Parts: sequence; C-alpha cells; structure tokens
Amino acid sequence: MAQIRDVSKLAGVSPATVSRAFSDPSKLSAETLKRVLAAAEELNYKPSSLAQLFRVKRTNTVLVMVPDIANVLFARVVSGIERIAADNGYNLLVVDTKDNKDVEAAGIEMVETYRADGVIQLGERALRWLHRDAEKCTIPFVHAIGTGLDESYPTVTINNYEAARSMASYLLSLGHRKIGILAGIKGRLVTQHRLDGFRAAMEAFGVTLEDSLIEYGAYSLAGGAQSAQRLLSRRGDATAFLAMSDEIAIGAIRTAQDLGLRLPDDLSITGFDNIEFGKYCEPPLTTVMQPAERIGEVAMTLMCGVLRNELKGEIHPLLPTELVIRNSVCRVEEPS
Amino acid sequence: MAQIRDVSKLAGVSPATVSRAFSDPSKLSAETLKRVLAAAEELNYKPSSLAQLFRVKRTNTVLVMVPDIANVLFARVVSGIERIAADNGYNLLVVDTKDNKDVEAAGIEMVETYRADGVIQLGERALRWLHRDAEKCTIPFVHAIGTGLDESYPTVTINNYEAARSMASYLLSLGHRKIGILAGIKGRLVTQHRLDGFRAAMEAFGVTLEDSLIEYGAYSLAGGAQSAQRLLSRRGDATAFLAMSDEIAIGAIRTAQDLGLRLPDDLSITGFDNIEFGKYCEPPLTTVMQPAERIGEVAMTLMCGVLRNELKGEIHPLLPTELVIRNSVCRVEEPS
DNA sequence: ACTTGCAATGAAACCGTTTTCATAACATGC
DNA sequence: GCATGTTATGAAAACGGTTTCATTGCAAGT
Repeated sequence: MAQIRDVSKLAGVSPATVSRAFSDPSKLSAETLKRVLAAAEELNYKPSSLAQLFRVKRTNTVLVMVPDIANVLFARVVSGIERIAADNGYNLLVVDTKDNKDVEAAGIEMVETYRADGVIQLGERALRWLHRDAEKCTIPFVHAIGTGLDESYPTVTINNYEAARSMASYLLSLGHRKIGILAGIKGRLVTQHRLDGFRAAMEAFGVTLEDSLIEYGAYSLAGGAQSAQRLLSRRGDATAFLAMSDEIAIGAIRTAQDLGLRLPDDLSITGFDNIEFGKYCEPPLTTVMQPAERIGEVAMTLMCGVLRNELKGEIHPLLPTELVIRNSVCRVEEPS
Repeated sequence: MAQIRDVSKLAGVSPATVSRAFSDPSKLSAETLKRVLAAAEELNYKPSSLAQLFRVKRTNTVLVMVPDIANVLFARVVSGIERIAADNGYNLLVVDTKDNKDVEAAGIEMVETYRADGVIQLGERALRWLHRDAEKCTIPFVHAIGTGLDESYPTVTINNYEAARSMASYLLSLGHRKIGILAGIKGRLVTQHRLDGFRAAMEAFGVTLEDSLIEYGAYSLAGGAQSAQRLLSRRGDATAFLAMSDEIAIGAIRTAQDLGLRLPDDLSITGFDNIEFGKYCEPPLTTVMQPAERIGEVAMTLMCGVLRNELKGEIHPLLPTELVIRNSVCRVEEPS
C-alpha cells in the first residue's frame, strides 16, 4: 500500500502538504491541491487509520457491552446505537459480555489502553462495579437500559416502575385480583423496579401481592415457560400473569396452551418490551412498549456529546413507554 | 497514563526490557522481571494498544458486516462469531450495512486502511461485487450464510437447495399438492436456491410449481403477513405454504388466523431457520434448522485461519441442516 | 587459557501519520 | 522603499510502543 511519502514524492511536495490536502484542503493552493490529489489517486493512496489514530490518540471507536447479542431487545438497542454511530463517524466494537463482570471490566479497560474512546454499557452493572478507583474513573461511559439515575455519567432508560405500575393497573381495572408475576432474574435491579411498580398498583387497588404468586426466572422464552409451569401448578387460581418481558410472556403462553388453557379467557397474560413477535403471537400480546432503538440512539447521541465535550441538556433521560393493548387480556367478573 | 518510559525508569531498565516483560517474559531474568512488573504495577501501567497495533501493523480486529443486526438469525450468527473471536483475542467491529452496497464497500476499505484485519460478510454480496480490482483484492474475507462456493476465500453456509428440497418433500409426502411458496426477496441468490429446491422436490412428485403460487416479500414478520394475505386471496385452494424463513412463516400464521383459518387443519405452514420463537408459536412451527451460531463459529474460525496463514481443511464447509417437525403441518387426503 | 555460544540487556531505528515551527514569497499600508 | 501581515509550504519532532542489532558477562568445550 502506498504511503504518504510516496504520494509526496510523486507530487513533488512534502508529506505535510499531502496530509493537509486531506485534512484541510483550504490550506493549499488550488494548483498544489490538484497535483497532490492526482498523485494520491494514481497511487491509490489511503491514509493508514492505524497511524492516524495513533498520532491523534483517538480511536473513533466506541465499545458496546451487551449481555447477550442474540437477545432481540438488546439487538434492537445495538441497532439504534449503530445508526447514530455511523452518522457520526464512529465505529462500534461490540462484546457479548454474557453478563460476566470480568469481561465487562476488561471492556472498560479497553478505553484505558486506547482501544476505544468510550463504552456504552447495556448490562446491569454500573461503572462503579467495574473499576476499583470508583469515583476516580473518568472514562466516557454511558449506561443504557440500566437503572441508576444518580450517577455522574449519562444514563438512558425508561421508568420501569411506572411502566410496570401502569400495566398492573390496567389488569386490575379489568377486574383481575389474583395476579401471578412472571418475574425476571431475582436480584436484578430492573426486576426489582418492575416488581415494585406491580406491587404499588395492587396496593392502590387494595390487593396485596402474595409471595406465592411470584415466580422468578430468566428473561427468556424458556424461562417464561418454566416459570409459568411452576406458577400454574402452585396457584391455579390466578386469572392473569404479569410477565416482565415479552419473551417470558410468550414462553408462558406456550405453557398455558400446552396445558389446555384457552387464552385469554382462562388466563390473561401481559408482556413487557413490545418486541415484534408479540404482535404475531396467538393471542397477540398486550404489553408495554419500551423504545429499544430509541434508547440506543439516545445513548449514542449522549456518548457523542461526552466525547466532544459538549454534553448539553438532560443527562438522565427517561424515555416514554406506552401500553400496547392487544388480545392477551380479558375482563374478569368483579369479585363480589 | 503512565508510559513505558516511566516504567523503565522506575525499574532502572530500558524500555525494551519493559516491552519484553509483557510480550515474552521468558527472555528476562527472574529478578529483572520481578522488578519491572512491580514498577508497572505501581504506576498502573498498561501498554497503549494504539501504539502497539500501529507498530505491528495489525489491529487484532475483524469487521463483521451484517445486513440487519436486529434480525434474530443474523444476531445468532454474530453471537457465534463473537464467541470464537473472544477465544482468540480478536475484537469485533460490527457494522449494520442495511444491505447497502456502499456501506459494504466502505467496510472492506477499512481493512485497506488498517482499521480491521479482515471482514466477515453476512450479507449476500460476494467480495467481487465490493471491490473494483476484483481478483486482485486479497484482503482476508470470509463469507457466511452466503451462497458462492466457487470463490477463492472461505465461505460457510448450508445447502439451501437441499434443505428446501427436503422440506418440500416432507410436505409432498404428506399428500400436499397445492403448495404456495412464501418466498423471500426476489432476486436474492438464497431465495433462488431455496426456490429451486422446492421446485425439484415437486417435480420429483410430478407436480409443477405454478407461478401464481409464488409470492415474494421481505424476510420478515410483516413481509410474511403480507405475502400470505396476497397468496391466500389469489389461491384459496392451497393446502400448505412453504415459507422461506421462520419470520415469514410466523407472519403468515398471523394472517391465516386473522382470516379465521384453523392451523394446521385448514392450512399447513412451514418455516426455515428454526429460530427460537418458532417453537413457541401456535401451532409450533415445523421448519428446517439452520445452525446459525455454528455458522458464525465456523466463519470466525476460518477467519482466524486466514489471519494466521494456517488455513487447513475444507474452505467451503456446508453445515448440516435438519428437519424439525412440530405441529404446523398436517396430512392431507391423497388426491385421487 | 582461549575460543564459542548463549542469555540478558540496552541503544537506536522504526512504524506512518499530524502538527508545530520556521521560512519564503508576496501583497499591503504608510 | 520599508516594516508588517498573510499565505503556502517544508523540516523535523512527536506519538508510544516493538524489534533489530550490538554488547556484555558467563558457562561450556577444547
């Protein structure tokens, strides 16, 4: 591959001039510029990114840490990130962390070793869990679909509590009282927030959430199927299930149908996220929309802001959610 | 951030020695090594990747070009790639090409400008479409889930023709004769290969595939729903639909059910890919398994091979597919 | 004792750009 | 005509490591 030296020789100028021809053509006389460009063209010269980046000590790259790239929701967030990154000339390094803390820590180390300019975290862990020098760590970091709103770095997420509360309220307003919770992974903040939201709605309706109506599990189809199985066998009296993700809900639907239940008449089920498949279920899934792509876009936009040192506006946006009513829920007789 | 010079000074050695301490400790005396490591630790020194990579002219990064990162199938392939990449110390740059040729061309240019060592293409386009100097282009390239087996670079895919043929044969063996095709995007090679497979099976059974039984569309839920709509209104006599992807099939199921059809009794539908959601459909989808993660793994393994100049074995592996029989298909009376 | 070979280390070149600083040429204002 | 400013360009330093090559000290072989 031709180098800047070759071009400069062919054009009869110095390497500096060639460099300027690409970075700021207005600095050159029209005549010189033409000659340089012609020489570059002839030699098919392209500047070495490696050398450029090394010189300027920026990678123009941001690292995205995603717990599971094959998960539809995460994939959509990444898609949103990607769009904005491309628009702004950033490259995306993605690592599938498998929710492993060490992998995540290695990720943030990548910016300390100049392999990425910043990191967007999609996992649960806040920066503080990933770096020993807690508050001394100043790397560009943005946390998407996380939960911490009191951090010093940008976070973009939804109000899980409110979204969950509104979903539960909807179910309660339709007369449901024995409501099972198909929760996600126990101990996860997002799980806790949604659970709190569910509980708040119930208490507003004067019903207390019994422990035996809660079943934890993975945020996945299989997780939902299993949780539903256990919950169904333990509490056959439930008239509805609040699932903490669409995948969980769809898994539960499968289980319910395998058990011969007719949905939604025998059992109402709601999801969370509004992934596309929910719309194509049988019955189509009532859920709460989480703007996944948008979250990604906003996260990357914020990242651009911090990388350019021109962050402005809200640093902890809470993106709007929305109830999506379809047919997986039915009204139930008010208890006497 | 501390630099190698600082460490060398603190340890009282030359920078070269510090460098060796990290790259090949066996070259140092135990005593020196200990001193260097201690100094590095004390200063929290980490070598600058940027400088290292620049020096050795490798990025340890491979670019994966995916037409749509939010698509479940692609996401699974990426997941497989990621696993092997991580195992081998490679980073993954991913760009969502939106199936855009210019974006893809820019992608392959990234290896010419030393931004990536090689590229794994998940889109349809072969290298030859993306580079003017067709055969002169020698960048490390591997094509996954593509179709060309006569290229000089590695390709990893399935036998679309055979897989499609076996699926169609299955349907035919169950008595179906009026079979609609929910095809993918017209003009795509993969679409053509699967169509050829379908047709071959039918001809083996003495039935010819009428044009009016073929409907093209996007490889998506919405695409499937629309195609099914059109096909159903045009050819109400079809007893089965062969879809070219699970998403198409699931979209079609939705349409069929909205129209009041009972599945599989009124209409059998088959998919292609075996994405997880197919298992949770109602009815559960009969489909043909395509080993997406495995394809990614093999692709990345091959990439490692070419990057290390030690490619061995089959360079055009055809991964095995498998019929997955569930409940979206039923037997039909043999025509008299 | 004298070469030979090997292990441990350091000095310095090198990777391919960008950027700073100096310079030359030329126009401008007085 | 002379100081002054401006524009176009080049020389060389700098970025932070790795690697080559030379050197030194020491053990082994003859």
